[in-house]
Amino acid sequence: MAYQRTPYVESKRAEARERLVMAALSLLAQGGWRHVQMSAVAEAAGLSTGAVYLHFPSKTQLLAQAYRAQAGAELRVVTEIADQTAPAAERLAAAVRAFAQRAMSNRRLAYAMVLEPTEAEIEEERLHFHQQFIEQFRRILQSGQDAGEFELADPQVAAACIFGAITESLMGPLVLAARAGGSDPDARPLIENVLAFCFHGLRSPGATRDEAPRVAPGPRRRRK
Amino acid sequence: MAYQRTPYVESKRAEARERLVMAALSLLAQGGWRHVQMSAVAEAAGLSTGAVYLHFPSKTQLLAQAYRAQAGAELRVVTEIADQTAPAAERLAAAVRAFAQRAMSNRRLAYAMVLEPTEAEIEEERLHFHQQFIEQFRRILQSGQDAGEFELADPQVAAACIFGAITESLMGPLVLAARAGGSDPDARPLIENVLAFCFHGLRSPGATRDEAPRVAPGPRRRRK
Amino acid sequence: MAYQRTPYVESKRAEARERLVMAALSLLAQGGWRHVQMSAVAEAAGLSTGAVYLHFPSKTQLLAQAYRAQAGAELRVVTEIADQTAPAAERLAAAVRAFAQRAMSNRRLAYAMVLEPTEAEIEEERLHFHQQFIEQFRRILQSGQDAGEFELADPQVAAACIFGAITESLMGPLVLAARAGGSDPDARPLIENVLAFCFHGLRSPGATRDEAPRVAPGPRRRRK
Amino acid sequence: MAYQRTPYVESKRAEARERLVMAALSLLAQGGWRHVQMSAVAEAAGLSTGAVYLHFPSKTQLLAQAYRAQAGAELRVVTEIADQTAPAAERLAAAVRAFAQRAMSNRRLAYAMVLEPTEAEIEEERLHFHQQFIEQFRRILQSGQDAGEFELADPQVAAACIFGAITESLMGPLVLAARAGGSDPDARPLIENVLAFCFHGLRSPGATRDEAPRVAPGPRRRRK
DNA sequence: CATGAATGAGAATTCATTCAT
DNA sequence: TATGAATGAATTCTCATTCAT
Repeated sequence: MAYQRTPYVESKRAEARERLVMAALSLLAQGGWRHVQMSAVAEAAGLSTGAVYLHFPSKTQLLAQAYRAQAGAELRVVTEIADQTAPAAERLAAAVRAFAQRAMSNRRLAYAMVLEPTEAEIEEERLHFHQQFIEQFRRILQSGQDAGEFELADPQVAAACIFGAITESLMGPLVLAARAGGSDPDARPLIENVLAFCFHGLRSPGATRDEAPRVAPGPRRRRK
Repeated sequence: MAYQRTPYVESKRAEARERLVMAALSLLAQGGWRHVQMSAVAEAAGLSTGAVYLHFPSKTQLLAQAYRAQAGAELRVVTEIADQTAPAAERLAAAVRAFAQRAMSNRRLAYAMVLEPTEAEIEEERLHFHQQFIEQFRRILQSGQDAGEFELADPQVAAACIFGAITESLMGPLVLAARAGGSDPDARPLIENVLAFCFHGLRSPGATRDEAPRVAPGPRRRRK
Repeated sequence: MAYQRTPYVESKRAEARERLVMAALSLLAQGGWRHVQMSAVAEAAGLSTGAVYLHFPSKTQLLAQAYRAQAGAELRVVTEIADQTAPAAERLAAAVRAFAQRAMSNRRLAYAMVLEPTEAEIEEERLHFHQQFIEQFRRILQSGQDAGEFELADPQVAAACIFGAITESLMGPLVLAARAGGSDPDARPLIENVLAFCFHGLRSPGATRDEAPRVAPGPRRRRK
Repeated sequence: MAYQRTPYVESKRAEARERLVMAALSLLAQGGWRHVQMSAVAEAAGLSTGAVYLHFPSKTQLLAQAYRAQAGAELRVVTEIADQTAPAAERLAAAVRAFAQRAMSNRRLAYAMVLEPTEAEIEEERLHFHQQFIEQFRRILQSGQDAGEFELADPQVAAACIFGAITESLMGPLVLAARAGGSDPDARPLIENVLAFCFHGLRSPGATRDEAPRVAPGPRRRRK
């Protein structure tokens, strides 16, 4: 407090922090939380081990920050979609697709973020992250309910179900594909299938629900 | 090493193995994977540290075996339900309730089993466990599809969605409740809500689906 | 480097040095030697970490200087008393009281100065400090001896004994009181007791030492 | 608890603990507390670093134990003397001589024990150690007081004064001699001088205390 | 077979000191 | 001169695994 920080210095500090967070995420994407060791992060960020502690008081804090940064970016995308004015069904479909596709584009990272915790503090972040995601889905569902689009006993539970359905549906194939040495399989059919499940549930054939929401991107044919 | 093992010795061996697996699970249930240390397992099983290695070549192998044992028990319950001859909707509801209630009765363990992995090898088991579960749900859905009960684009995906919906819906509240210091909240309403979502999806009010399966507990009528 | 230093610059330098020394002492008084870290000293002095090294070649040098500064101040008080012309017994009592009371008024610092060393180099200073103190006591005793007031085998040893008696007597209660959460206990009775011991030693009741110096505070009468 | 420990194993454990404590004291005697590093202790004890933690939960605990062990040995000597039935003056003289000579025979260690603390927990031990020592001196003085040998305002303070007088008188010359490269100077005259001070205080020549206790070694007459 | 003390390769964290700017 | 980010060696503690008894 005795020194003024020039904007230049500020930006250098901020940039180092940023580099450290990116390095941590990069290592996380490569080998999961176990792979994120302070010395490795420092090296990946082009710093010495000790320097990490100039920016984060502990490993836990760094990891939490990395988690927040990544989760925040994902969340922003979904939140923006939830904020739009389109019909709830369309927004939901768009949100699911966005979330799923982003997850598929960096599978290892998504996996670590969604399923693989390490410490209590990170677990805290994970829980928070899930809840915020579910909250966005809930907002969509609620507005759909209010607009008469949906009829749901509990939008909160439905939102959690949707989130769980996405992650579980994607993560299994994801890991298997990654293990297979894997060229990127096309996740889109999978995503559409998940959406179909979410919209229709376990539809019985006799049900004459004449108009299912148009959830597929682009010109979509209707189920006859 | 050329000696034959007498059945007595065999059974002693088998019993020690069993004790070690139970000890590992007990520690897992108490404090998560981090809590499962070889010396602690040995002590809990009434063996010396070194003796563990007479039964398992490594910690990883022991953990994998423990995971398999626990997952197998859970799986058996669900598989038995799937094997019954009742209508698919009823079997599905019963399977979901059984899985969910068992998970709720030992939250810490369920959490560790479903979400909290440690090493790549255990992760393998976790994946396998999920897939086997999903497979049982798929079998139910498939038989329902074959019997004309359901109309599903992809029973595999639907099964994964159901599994994900359950775990995500339960685990969040589970952890929060545990943190709150937690008297056991009643999970049943939650489970029924999840079932409702799975059966109806995002039902639109105008849909004239005349008879959805009654999924609530109590006397259940059959679809006519 | 061949430039002459202007007086102005000199004084700025001197002032910065002074501020650093005071900062070090302040931290020492707050948390002992462990608390005195270079970055903390720099911040407390309103300088950058690097700047400290423009004034002191190493931490050790800074600490030594800080020690000297503080010890010097204490020493000056005692020396002035020793220089007076009053009878030795009175001067001794006054010196002991002054030293003890100053120590009690800043216990943490006194403790660090008297008992809690860190490195060999500081230890050097501590030793020197003790010796200088003892030297002042010795001077008093010697003059008393010369004036026929005392009869001592070795004034040097007696001076060391007095110094040791004071510090040991005060430091124990001091620490205990500090730990108790401590309102300032009145140290004066303790000091007077120490003085009594120093003057009388282990007095045997039968000894007909007619006039011991009146060492208690309040109006003091002359030695006859 | 699942295993019986055979006496043999017990003694091995105990022996390793003992070796570690001795190693710590040895390092302490060589270079002070700073010199006592876990890896160095382990090596000196012929163990690996990790093994230390089989016997002591932390460095602090090991150091505390080492302190207690050494202090206890010293204390025992003094306590035994205090327990005897000789006149108090003789016991006091004997206790002072014993304590001082033992300290002189291992100066570096004595110094570390008496003056050089490191952590709060060790400081605790040091304080306790001093107090126990002072307590023994106090017991002697009290019994002397009760027997009419001494007349003291506060035996507790006098005991602390004696302890302080010894340590301060010895430690200074001790360190200086050690620094000088140090052949062992004869500490006995110093000790006798300290004793003289303790017994006579700042004796005034006119005092006709006809019989001071003969504190010098050699044939000692009893007080009549 | 059983024991449990011992191993030793890490991992996180600290802080005096340096040096590019 | 002054800055403060960066260095990196040092130190404590962990725990799966081994091996002499």
